[in-house]
Parts: sequence; C-alpha cells; structure tokens
Amino acid sequence: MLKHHDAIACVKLVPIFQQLNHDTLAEVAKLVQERHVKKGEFVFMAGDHADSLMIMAHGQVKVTQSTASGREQLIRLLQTGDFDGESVLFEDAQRQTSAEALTDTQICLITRQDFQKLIQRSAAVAINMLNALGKRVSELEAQAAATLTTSVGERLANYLVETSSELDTADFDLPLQKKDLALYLGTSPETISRKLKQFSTSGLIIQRGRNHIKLVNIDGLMMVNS
Amino acid sequence: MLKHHDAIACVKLVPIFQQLNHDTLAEVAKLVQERHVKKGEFVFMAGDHADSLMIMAHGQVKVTQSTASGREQLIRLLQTGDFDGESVLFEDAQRQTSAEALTDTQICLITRQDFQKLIQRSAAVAINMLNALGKRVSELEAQAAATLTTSVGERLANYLVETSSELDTADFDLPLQKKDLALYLGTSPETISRKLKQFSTSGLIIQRGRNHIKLVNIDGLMMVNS
DNA sequence: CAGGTAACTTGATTTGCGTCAAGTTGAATA
DNA sequence: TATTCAACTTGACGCAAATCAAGTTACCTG
Repeated sequence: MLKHHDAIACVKLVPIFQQLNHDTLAEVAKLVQERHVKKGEFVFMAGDHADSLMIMAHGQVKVTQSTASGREQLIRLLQTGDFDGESVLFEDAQRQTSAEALTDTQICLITRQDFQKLIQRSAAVAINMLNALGKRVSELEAQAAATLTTSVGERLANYLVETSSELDTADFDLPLQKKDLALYLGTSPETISRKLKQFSTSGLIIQRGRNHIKLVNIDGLMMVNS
Repeated sequence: MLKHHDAIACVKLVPIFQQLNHDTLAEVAKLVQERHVKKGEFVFMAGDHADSLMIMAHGQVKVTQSTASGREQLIRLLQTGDFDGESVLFEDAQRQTSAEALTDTQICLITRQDFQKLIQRSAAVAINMLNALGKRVSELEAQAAATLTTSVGERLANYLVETSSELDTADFDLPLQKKDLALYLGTSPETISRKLKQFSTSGLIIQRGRNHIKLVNIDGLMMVNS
C-alpha cells in the first residue's frame, strides 16, 4: 500500500506539477507509484518497454547509452527532483538507455496512460511539461556547444561547479567513479585523474578517493579556464 | 492580407499540427502569420524578445549562439518543416540565439499567446508538441554522445548523409560555408576542407565550391568510418 | 575588365589527450 | 590479518586535429 503523504511530497518536488490547485495535485498523487532501488541496481535497462514517467524522489541515478561502436556513454546524472520525461511520450518505444542507481534511491512512477489522461484533463500540467522539456532542450543545446568548443579541463571544472550548486554546497561529495565521470565528459579516467591533480596542485582543494570526489574550495574552480 | 491556402499548406507541413481535425486545422491557420526573409537577412537575433513559434515553410536557416569565450557556435540548421519551438514556451525570455537565412526563406509565425490558447483548447496539439520536443531531446542526447565518441570524419559523413536524406536527395546542394559547417561539427574550416578532399579522392563524388557542397554519390558515404 | 577581398586549399608545426603499460592504493572478503 | 581485485595514479608514446602560414581561387564592385 502507498503511503499517500509520501506520494504527495514526491509530486510536489517536481517542476511539472508545480502551481497546480490542490484537487489536481491530489489526483496526481493517486496515480503515483513509489519504488525503491538499492545502490547498484538498475532502475531500467535498454530494451525495456518504456511506459512510465520517472521522477527522482531521492538519490542519484546515472543514465547511460551504448553507442554504435559498442562504447558506453553517460547521458546524464539524475538528482533529486529530476525526471525522465521523453520516454513517456512515445508510444511503443523501447528504452534506448539504461539507468543505474548510484546511491539508494527512491523514485515515483506514473504510467503513460495515466499521464496522457492527466494532460488531457489539465492544460496546466501539459504546459508545465512543455516548459520542462523546452528547458532541457536549451540545456542540451548549450551543452552541445560547450562540448564542441571547450577543453576537457574546462568541462570538468564547469561540471563540478554546476553539480555542486545544484546540490547542498556545504557537503559536496559526488558518488561517482572516475570512469563514469570520464564517460560523461567524453574523456578517459586517466585524463580526469590528471586534471583533478592539476586543480588541487594549483590551490583548489579537492579530495580524491575511491568512488568519490570531494570539493572543498569551489569558488576557485570557477576561474579555471584550462 | 494573408493568402489563406498558403497558411494551411504551411501548417500542414509541421509535425505538431498533424492529425488534427479539419476545424482545428482551420483555426490554427487563422493564427498563422507569414513572413518572407531574404538570403542573408536575420530572422531573429540574440536579445530579441522571443514571443513566437517559428515554422519553416520553405528555405534554410542557420541558428547560431555566441559562447562565453566569444566564439560563434552553430546550433542547428533549420530545413523546411522544422520549427523553433523552445522559445515560445518561456515567458519573458530573450533569444539566446540568432537565426540567419541561408536562402530566401518563408516562415510561419504563431504568437505565444495564440499558441498557449491553442494548447489549452486542443489536447492533441499539446501532445504533438510534447512528442516533437521529446524527439528533439532524444536527438540531442544522441548527438551529444556521438560528438564525444566519434572522429571529425565520421561526424562529417553522418551529417552529410542525414541532411541529404532530409532534403530532396536528387539535388543535394548545401548552401553552407565551410566555416559554418566547421562550427557546427566543432572543427576548423581547414579540417573540413581536408576531409572532403579525402572523401572525393576515395571515390565519393563531392563537388566543392564557394559557399556550396554538392553531393552526388551519397551511398558511398554511408560506409565511411574514419 | 581590373583590382580587391573573402573563401578556400594545402602544407608545416604543435599539442591536447587518448591509449598502453606498469605500478600503487584501499576496500572487501575469507 | 592476509589476500585479492578493482579503482586509481603516473609515466611514456603516438596520433588526430588545431593552429599557423602561405598561397590559390572566384566572386563582387567600381
């Protein structure tokens, strides 16, 4: 059985359900299914039938895609409040991507059927969803531009700064292997290692450990441009 | 005064207005404003107030963004039937990008106000729009992955093949400067020049000229993997 | 038609970073 | 506590492609 107030809390987290009246919100909450995923387990895998909208209630998830050449590519890291939206929109689509939980994670699910009904019922939800997707498109465009024009060092610094500002800055501790970070930034673990070392020797305090990167002096990073 | 049948023709081109009933379609057509843009003129510029959805009725437009480092980055090339959608979704947004017509171009415009009313009236339009944006997100994700994992040669070949298949294959003639193409693919004009030469010396028939690339033997390109 | 100029080509040089290889570290398990 | 193995570090090397430089070419304008 669902714990209903948890469902509402989860729903409220997400931009697409912001600014709805109380009734609509309650209706949405009724459609939500909660699910726990333990660290290391997969939320979904490539080839799965994509039939739900997924909302991150708590935790971190990495979404990867296998390229034609057989390489694995990290598409995005989902944080609390993010959602995986595209998949719910297409009929009969198979997942192109796999999603693995990096920490113990709680997600909320809404089936495509329910979501489509919701859109038809509430224009506000549709418009919020359009906004969210539009924003994501903008982000991706910006990211694409950055990838093509900047060096690995810049991208790494930017990524750390951006990610840390999304999280609670006081205790920035990224549960990421170098391997994953490398994949995400389109580089190799060796290069990541070298760049991080370079950052810390030039005065930026970064603690490196197995599966973790801890950032102490974030401000300094913002001026890195190599 | 609008030529009304043109407006309908334009509207029908676009995925987001597909599969609407006749009445809704007529209603949409009434909202559409047509505009001609001559080669070399700007459709919009960075800083403009973004208050319309833009649909490409005919022609080619390049959309560019200036990066923080002052470089210009080509974000996308709009072909007939494409539309610029994100901008219409956000309130009070300024354009981040500029759009220049590469050929004489005809576009259709719908104001944000009209479009939002339309969404509220017709769930079908909203869902189509969601689908279109979702597709764009998927494309961008795929593109991001490709950028990070493949060589310039591959990306160039892929781009030519994809673009030619979107257009009328019989007469593929890209009105692009090497400079722009280089920007789009994240490389330099020199490299583009070299790669194209390489393609043509290895049997693929490509005519190169000032501001143009003409592709005769497209099939051969599909096997290029360097 | 002549002259200017921007787009393009081609070559030489440099460099960022991927890849290979050989350690080193540290957590997990017995 | 010893053993093991994956994650990580560090160095050496090579290559794709950026950059620099010096021409060509072809369009445009007077």
